[in-house]
Amino acid sequence: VDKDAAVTTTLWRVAIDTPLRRLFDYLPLEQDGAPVPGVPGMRVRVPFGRRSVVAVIVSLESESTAPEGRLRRASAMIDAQPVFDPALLALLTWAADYYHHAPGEVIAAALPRLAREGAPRTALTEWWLATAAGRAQHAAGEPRRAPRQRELLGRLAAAATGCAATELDAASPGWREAARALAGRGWALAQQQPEPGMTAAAAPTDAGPDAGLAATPAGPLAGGVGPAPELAAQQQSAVDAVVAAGDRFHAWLLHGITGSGKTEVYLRLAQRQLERGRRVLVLVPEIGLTPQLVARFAARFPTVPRAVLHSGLTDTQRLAAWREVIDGHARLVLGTRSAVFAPVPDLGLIVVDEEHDASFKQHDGGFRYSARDLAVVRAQALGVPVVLGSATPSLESLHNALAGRYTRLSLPRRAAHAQPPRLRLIDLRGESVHAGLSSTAVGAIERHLADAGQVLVYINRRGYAPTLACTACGWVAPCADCDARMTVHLSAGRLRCHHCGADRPLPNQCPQCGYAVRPVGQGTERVEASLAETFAGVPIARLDRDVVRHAAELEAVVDRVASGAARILVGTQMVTKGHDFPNVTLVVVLNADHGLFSTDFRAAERLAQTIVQVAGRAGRGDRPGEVLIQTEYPEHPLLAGLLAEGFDGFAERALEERRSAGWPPFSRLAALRASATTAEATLEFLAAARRAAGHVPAALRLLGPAPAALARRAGRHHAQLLVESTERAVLHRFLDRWLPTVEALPEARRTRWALDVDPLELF
DNA sequence: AGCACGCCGACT
DNA sequence: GTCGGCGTGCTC
Repeated sequence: VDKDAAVTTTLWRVAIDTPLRRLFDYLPLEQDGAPVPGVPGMRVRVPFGRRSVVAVIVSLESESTAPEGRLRRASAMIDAQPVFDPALLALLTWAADYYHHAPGEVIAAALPRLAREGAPRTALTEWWLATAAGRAQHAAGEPRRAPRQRELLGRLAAAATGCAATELDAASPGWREAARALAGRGWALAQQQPEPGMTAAAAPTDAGPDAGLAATPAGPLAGGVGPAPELAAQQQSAVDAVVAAGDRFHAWLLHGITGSGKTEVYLRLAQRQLERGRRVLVLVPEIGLTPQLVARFAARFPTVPRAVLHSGLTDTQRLAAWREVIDGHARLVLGTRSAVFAPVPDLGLIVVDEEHDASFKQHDGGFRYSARDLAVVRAQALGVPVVLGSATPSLESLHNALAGRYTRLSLPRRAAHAQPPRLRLIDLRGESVHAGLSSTAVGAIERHLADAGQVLVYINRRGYAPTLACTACGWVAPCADCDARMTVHLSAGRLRCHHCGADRPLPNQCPQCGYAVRPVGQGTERVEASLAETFAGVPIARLDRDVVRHAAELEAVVDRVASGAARILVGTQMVTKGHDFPNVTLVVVLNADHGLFSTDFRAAERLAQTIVQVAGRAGRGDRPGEVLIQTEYPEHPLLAGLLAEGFDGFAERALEERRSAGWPPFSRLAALRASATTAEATLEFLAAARRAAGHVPAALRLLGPAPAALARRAGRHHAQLLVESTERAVLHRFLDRWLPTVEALPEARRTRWALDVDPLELF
């Protein structure tokens, strides 16, 4: 019996999945006239307006701020023990605060949809039982004329506790039909019960979330570990540094060039925690959760139960994976963005791989968070190390390392005898160019093919050509719903908008003047076609979202290249993410210039990261790689710096620029993003929001409102108002005061809007 | 977000 | 005569 928990605390403060930026108080559920002891982190059912909804207890309170007499009573318990431990609950409240988002939606984001709707924390099994009437009928030999029902009823009547559906599946395939008939007669019924094996762990009498399952033995992993390579000196010292710092919070920035063996460092650190009986969480970018990475952990820890969480799971699979995590069965949890909220008990280490990757930032929908940043906050709250790894760290993380908040660990050399690739710029102004390929590039491709190498051609644009233009009047095919041109997809015979998905047939003459139309510019499809012409007989593979829609197709293309069946690979960003092509000796970057003159201050950083990541695909085997970057601005300081001093040199200059311009990480940003069906409505809302700010503190600036670079998308007009401050605290105090007034604006009703704290893309 | 309540147009 | 448009208000 709980001695004093319920004595002074008479109210439950709960989070409800609604956009309202507040929590709600309820009277606790009563059972036999006594209040049920609620624990923060438990899900309960409460009446909310006219509905009944699932809520999560956030805290226990002795008095409410709610108006007198408005309190209602919770209607049911869902959990016998919390689904969030205090540390995870604290992380979620911190996130709601930091991202200025409705706490209910933040907590909802940490639960799989089915758990949000009340699915039990432990899997239930379907059991069939004979009713008393059924037993009597069975004894009387009924049902005489239905042999299948008779047989099933006999089986159910014979089993004192009934039969699991899975048992029946195995015994007699067609049993469900008979079962339905028996249920209709009232002779049998189905029940949902916890799985027998789970009951012990899920029993509400447990002392804590870990009781009954925590006995994961310390010491060498049962069943041993898979084969591990010798560590290079640089890897060993990285591992040693983390180990020496002990099992407390420390943030490490593992800056390892491509091929330097970052994953091996993760594996060693993970092994150490697993051997201590603790669990490990590994976060990877959306597209980076390749079967290869999972396979690598599986090969090293063959007997360690894993859970994998990513966006490709069905709701049922996601719930099952979440259960594996929360009941402590999974000791190694690998997942994408939202896995930062995975309820891993007794967590000993967090790894964020490719920490610079933009997919860690949720940038649409309601709750916009950075999983990488939250991983650091979570590690700090838990007092465990966090390792952020990348070949091209974000300037934010580099800055944190320079400021001493993170400790940088470098892996500057490639493993084994692989040489770093040589980078060279091709000045497009002095070249003859066919279909986007300079003659120098073509010559280099020829040379590498003749030398039995493979070639990777990177172009950040899918489709055949980005524009369809009239040869006579200058008309270009526009998208009806976006401020964008439609992309030519020649083999499909379609024009497609890459922003809204509009799709229509490819016209063969200009709708305006009737003359011939012509694709202008290059995409992967056209480059592939042109290479096929130039290098007749050489097998070519293409890698972009048009060719690869599923993981299996990706594997197929990767296999064709890895096996050498394809000699040239043409692809978009997709080629930069973690695939190993050891025989690629030449990489050609077709259009490096997009990032050089963008209005977005982060464009240069992204370009440098892409170039370095693509370049990293070259020469990973024992042959040196060559990287050619085509540009019209070979003297541009960013490109020149990148070539002369590598990514470190680039980063140093870029940070210096950010400092003098006052951009992040030397200031803090929040973007108020809005969209509506007309440009006026969008801008009016933002203008009203700006007025509502009144006089702003000296350390803070409001910039805008300004239409987005691609203002109209899918028929909606987008714009933003930027809030900038050199002081994080000033920014957040302002947002705390400002947002409620923005919310109350009449214009806010007619506009779709969201606040994006630490935005990555500025349109 | 949902889900009500509340006043003004085209239809079973 | 009603069904229904979305403006406004509220959710402990």
